[in-house]
Amino acid sequence: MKTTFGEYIRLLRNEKGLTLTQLAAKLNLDSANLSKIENDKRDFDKKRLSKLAKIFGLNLKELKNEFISDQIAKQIYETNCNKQLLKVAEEKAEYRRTLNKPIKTEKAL
Amino acid sequence: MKTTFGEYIRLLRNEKGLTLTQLAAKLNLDSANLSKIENDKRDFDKKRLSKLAKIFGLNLKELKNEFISDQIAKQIYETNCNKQLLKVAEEKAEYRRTLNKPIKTEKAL
DNA sequence: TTTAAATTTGTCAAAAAATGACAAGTCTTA
DNA sequence: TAAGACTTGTCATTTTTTGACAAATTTAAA
Repeated sequence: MKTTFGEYIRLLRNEKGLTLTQLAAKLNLDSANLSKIENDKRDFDKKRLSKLAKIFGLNLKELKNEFISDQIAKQIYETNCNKQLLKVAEEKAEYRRTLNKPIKTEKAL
Repeated sequence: MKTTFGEYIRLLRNEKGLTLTQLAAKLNLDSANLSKIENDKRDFDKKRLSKLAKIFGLNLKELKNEFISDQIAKQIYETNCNKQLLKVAEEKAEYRRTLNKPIKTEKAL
């Protein structure tokens, strides 16, 4: 999915022929705010992902992945992180993982 | 640099033989909070990057890159984003860039 | 050991950022 | 030109982050 999460929601909404007001009601939020979300002026609230999945009959795990990749994309974009730096970030993330998986041979206390 | 930003600061500080209190004073923050930063229990405040660069005679741009890659690494780690998903995120970031660079052939208003 | 400095941890008020809500605006389109 | 759909601006509320201080705990020298 090569769109922002906001664009994606708009896409889904239009497919179903719903208005902002209608979808906003289902999501329990204001239509004005949903508009901002679709236009990437606000973030979609993670807490509503499962609701969103239900409304459109989507797989929640996949939807969460869409959400996560969008969030990271946003940060990459906003920080102007280039490919090389992203590579470094990836390594650092890997390093963080090792920090929480202490070596098995050492006895935990 | 394959460490967290907190570990990196600690490294720099120890190289210079400074105590938490001494460095914290230079950075204009509490030694207890600097401790948390070094132990990755809090984030280093972006606003202090230039101060940090000066204190240790570092290139600001490189330091910022360390910071950015650490921030992204943190998000990758926390969201459990795997390589494949990261690839998607990268594409989405690329897509976001295109959104702000409208096609040249179209006349801007 | 004792002690003093260094570091860590917990807590909480203040500052900053995100969110919800509503009013008022613009843009369709019938 | 009227109604519905959408957008934008603002602001109070909520949530998150930060700064500060007190109270541990750890470390290292004597």
